[in-house]
Formats: sequence, C-alpha cells, structure tokens
Amino acid sequence: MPKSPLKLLKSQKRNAPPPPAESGFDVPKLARSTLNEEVYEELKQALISGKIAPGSTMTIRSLAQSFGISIMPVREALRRLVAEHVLVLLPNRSVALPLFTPERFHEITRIRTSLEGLAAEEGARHVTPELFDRLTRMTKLMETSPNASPADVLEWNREFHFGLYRASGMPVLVKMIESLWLQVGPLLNLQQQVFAAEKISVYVHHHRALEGLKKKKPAEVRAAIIGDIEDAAKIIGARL
Amino acid sequence: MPKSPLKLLKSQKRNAPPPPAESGFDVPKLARSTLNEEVYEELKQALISGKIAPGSTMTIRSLAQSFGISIMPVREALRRLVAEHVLVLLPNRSVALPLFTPERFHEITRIRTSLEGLAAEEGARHVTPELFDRLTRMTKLMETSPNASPADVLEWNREFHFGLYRASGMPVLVKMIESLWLQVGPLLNLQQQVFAAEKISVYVHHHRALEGLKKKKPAEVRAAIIGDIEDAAKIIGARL
DNA sequence: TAGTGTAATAAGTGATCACAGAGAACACAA
DNA sequence: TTGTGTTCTCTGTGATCACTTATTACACTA
Repeated sequence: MPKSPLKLLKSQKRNAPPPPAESGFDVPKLARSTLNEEVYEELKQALISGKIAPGSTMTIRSLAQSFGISIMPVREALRRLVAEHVLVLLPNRSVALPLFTPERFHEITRIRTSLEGLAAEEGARHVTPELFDRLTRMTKLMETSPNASPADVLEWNREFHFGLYRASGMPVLVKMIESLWLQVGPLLNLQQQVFAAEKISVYVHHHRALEGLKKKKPAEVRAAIIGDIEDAAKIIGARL
Repeated sequence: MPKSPLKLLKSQKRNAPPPPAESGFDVPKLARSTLNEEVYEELKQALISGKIAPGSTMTIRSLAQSFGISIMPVREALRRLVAEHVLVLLPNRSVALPLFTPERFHEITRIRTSLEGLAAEEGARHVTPELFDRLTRMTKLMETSPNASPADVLEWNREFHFGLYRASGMPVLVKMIESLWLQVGPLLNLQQQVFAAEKISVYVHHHRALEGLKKKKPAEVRAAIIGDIEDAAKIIGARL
C-alpha cells in the first residue's frame, strides 16, 4: 500500500508571531473560515484532481507537518472525510483512500442513476430560461474546447449537472449527490483522460437533456442524465 | 431555542486511577471501541428515541460534563453527526438538532422512496428462505403485540426494512438509507405514537411486500415498500 | 423606563502533552 | 539463512491549556 507524502501546501506556521505590521483596513471577511475547513477543502481538491492514489494511507502528523499546522485541524478534516465515506478507517484506525472494486463502482453507479435521475427530473420542472442558457453554454464550452485541460472539462461538466440538480430545490438530495461524486472523484479524473485520449463524446446525452428541457419533458431529461451516467460508467467499468 | 441539559450518562472519570484489581481473565474484546464512538452511539440512540427535541442546541462542554469525560470525544462525535447531516452547524458554530420544515420532510421522503425502492427491489432478488421467515416473523410480531412499547415496534419495523435492504448486497446504499433514517429519527418516534394512539395499521404494505417476495416479483416488493413509506409520511406530514 | 455601551461569562477552535497499541527494525539463536 | 524475540519508533486517542469570538448580564444615561 503506497504512502503518499502529500506535500500539498507549505504554509507558514500558524502560531508564529503575526505578520509585521498589517496596518490599514482589514477586508470584512464575511464568513471566517476555520483551519479544519481549509484543510478539508484542500484534501477534497486533491482527491478530485487525482493527486492521491486509491489505496494510499495517510497519517495525521505527516499531513499536519505538510500544512505547517498542528494535528487538530487535520484530525477533524480527516474524520469528516471518513464520515462522508470519502476515506475509510482501516482496522488499524489509520485512514486510507479506498480502493475501487468493480462491485463498489457498479453499486455507486446504480445509486447515482436513481438519485441524479430524480434530481434531473425535478430540476427540469423548475428550470428557468437563464439556467437553460447557462447549461447550453457549458455544453458548448465542452464541445468547442478540444485543447482544454481535463480539469476544466470536469469542472464544466460538474457545473452542467449540478446546475440542473440545484434547480430541483432539493438541497438534501444535492448534498447526497455531491457526496457520491466525491467518492468517485478519483475515477472521474481517469474517465476524462480516457475521453480526451479516445475522443469519445458523451455530449449526445447533454443535448438530449437540453432538448428535453426545451420541450418541457422532465422524463426525457431524466433518461438523458441516466444515459450520460451509464455510458461514462461503461467506459470506466471496463478498465477496472 | 430550548437547550437540552441531556444528562444521559454519569460515567466515572476516565483518567481516574484504574479499577482496584481487575484480577481474572479479560474478555477478548475483538474490536476495541473508542470513547468518541461510544458517545456517538449514545447520542444517536438519544436522537432516535426522541430524547432530544428538534431545534435544541447543545454544547460540547456540557455534554462532556454529563458524560464525565473530556471534551475531545464529544467534539468528534458531534462533528461526525454534523457531517452525516443528523445535526447542523449554526452560524455561531454551535450544533443543533435541525427543525423539521414540511419541505425538508417531503424532500427526504421522496429520496427515501427512490433509494429504499431500489434497495427493496434488489433485496427481493437475493432473498433467502431464512430471510423470508425472519421478515414474516417481524411482521407477525408487530401485529400481535398490541401492548408493545413504541420503541420495540420501531425496532421490529427497522429490522424488517433493513433486513430486506441488506439482502441487496449494496452496502453503500444501505449506509445512505441508514443516514436518512437517522435524519428522520425524531419523527419516526412521533409516527409510532400516532399509530399506536389511532390504531392505524400500515402492515398491509408489509404483507404486500411478503407476497411479492413469495411470488418472486421484485417490482411488487418495491411498490409495497414505497407505499409503506408514503402512507407513513402522509400521517406525519399532516402533523407538521 | 427604555436603550445603549461595557464587563463578565461561556463556547468553539487550535496547540501541546501524555499514553497505549501497532508496526518496524534489529539482534540473536538455530 | 531463517525464524523469533525484543526494543524502539510511529500513530491515533484523549486530556488540558490558551485564545478568540459570541452571548449574556449589568450598569449607566437619556
């Protein structure tokens, strides 16, 4: 089991003396974010961008040292990711990014079709013209940017899906789908690389969804999103 | 916003000198459980048994004092429950059991029908004769125990549902459903009290499910479970 | 009496320390 | 060389302390 050193961010010590002067006005900072949230976001980002290999373990202390902070915020961030099933607790009580078995992947795909199908159908019922334009723009962006980085394409794809899902007005559902995307995060990256390499286009499903939105047929939107998920899963599933 | 004192358990201090002798054999203790897990389980139990009122806030220190331990395990247990959306983080960063709005309840019900429908249908495909017997027994138990405590009935009902769901062989799905049940936990208790008071029987759905299992018609099992969820939700939804 | 500003208290966050268990490294014997 | 036992290090868990922020209480003034 490889151990990832994970030198993500070498920030300065926190309890070192404060920066020299800091004279002048402070920015309002509406929502003071805590250190553990920053670590959480940082780790999440590392996961979805494929910087951490599935199966690798990580220790609290080494991460804390990489971040240049004490172990407390790292501890909380890791436990949160475990609670969200993004990381798993090994019997030794150390945390690891779970390995993807074909069974687990297949199961998550089935759950995704069920949940995202619901979100898509309900989102279709509440779609506004502005949202429709944004979704169209995202799809165009993906199609007409052959040289875009996989990370960019993934981000556009994410915006397309979640833009539609959020329109459902079902925040709990959206959170659950986000959690599922996080769990398949390491694979999404692989998926996009395969797509880019083999020039596979799954945008037919996006177009079907847009069509369904225009015709105000929520059931068609649902079918299109499910097709999108299943087609992508077929590619990845074959490579597990 | 009421503050629940929550005197759950007055255990002895942890870092007090160890018990006098402890001579004799220790039980093997396969999985050494940590203090934060115990607190987590304890709080979970308090939630599903309705001991904590929705909307009430709780503080780390007061809980720690109730348990007679330091704040660390309580801190981790609370954050875990927040990560699982059982508790919410208020803007003040204090935690609370969320209030149930009709919208949230309705949304969770829709998600439940989607997810539990899937689990029921898939469970029906893998049901064994032994499991069928157990499910039949649970239903009989519920029907023929007019004086059973609501907590007992809830437990039997839970075993019926999750026994079926677990047969699906989809552990991720089962975990997600468990999380949803936890979120509606405070209402499940209310529900059972209403049922007991008004002698409402929802067991027709259980019988339909058993029938579907016997006839090997997974789709019918799905429909029965969805009917069960929606009927129960109708009762509760009307009282929100 | 009502409103406001200040002091006192409580609570969450982060750092550090202490401890116990697991794992690795190493030395010694067969 | 291989197996075994011991030691040492590493890691997670829990306790305690320090700090900052938010809430409450209280006193003073209009």
